[in-house]
Amino acid sequence: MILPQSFYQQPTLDVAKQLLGAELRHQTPEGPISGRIVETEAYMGSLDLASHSHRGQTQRNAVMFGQAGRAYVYFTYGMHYCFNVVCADEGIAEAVLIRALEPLEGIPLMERNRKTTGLRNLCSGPAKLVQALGITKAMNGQDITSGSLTIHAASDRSFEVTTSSRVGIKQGIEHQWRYFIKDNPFVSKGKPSV
DNA sequence: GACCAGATTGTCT
DNA sequence: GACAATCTGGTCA
Repeated sequence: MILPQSFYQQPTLDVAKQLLGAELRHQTPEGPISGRIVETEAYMGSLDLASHSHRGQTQRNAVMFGQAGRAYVYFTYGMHYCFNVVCADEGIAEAVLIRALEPLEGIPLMERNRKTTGLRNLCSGPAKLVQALGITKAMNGQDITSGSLTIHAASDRSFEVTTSSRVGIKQGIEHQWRYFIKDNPFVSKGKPSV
């Protein structure tokens, strides 16, 4: 079942938690590529110093201020893209960063996109999974409740969720807004900020 | 396995 | 003009 827009209108921290175990799927011309979400981070709009949106709306982060259930794809570090899911209603810039996946389908396509073959190395990081699934900045603002890029409800919820502070940020490090599946080998190696 | 530097460009001050 | 929600490949152990 594709997660409906109402799923993303729940409180953002709940969405981040509940996305664990769900399946992110990209229907490409070459075939489906999908993975199970094993790590997420919440970004809480104007209240959150680590969020792109804390200083208000700009051209870059405009999608975060829009409707829940859209994709926010941004470019960073001169060479990487990251994929987020927009939460909350229009005017409230909250989103969940997808940080890691466990590869399920289309693994040969992932290996080609990533130009590497280690299963453990295909999707264990936000920029890695974007590359593996073939997500591009053209998908910024795309609706993820229909179309080629969708998220499907978890079929298995028998895992423990762990939290930590977020990775790769210098502000807002006091919040424990990173969620990941305990003992899952596909979680990123990123070191929490605290 | 842990730690470190370099890559590389869009975006905001 | 500085820096970024990162990754990779190097060195050293």
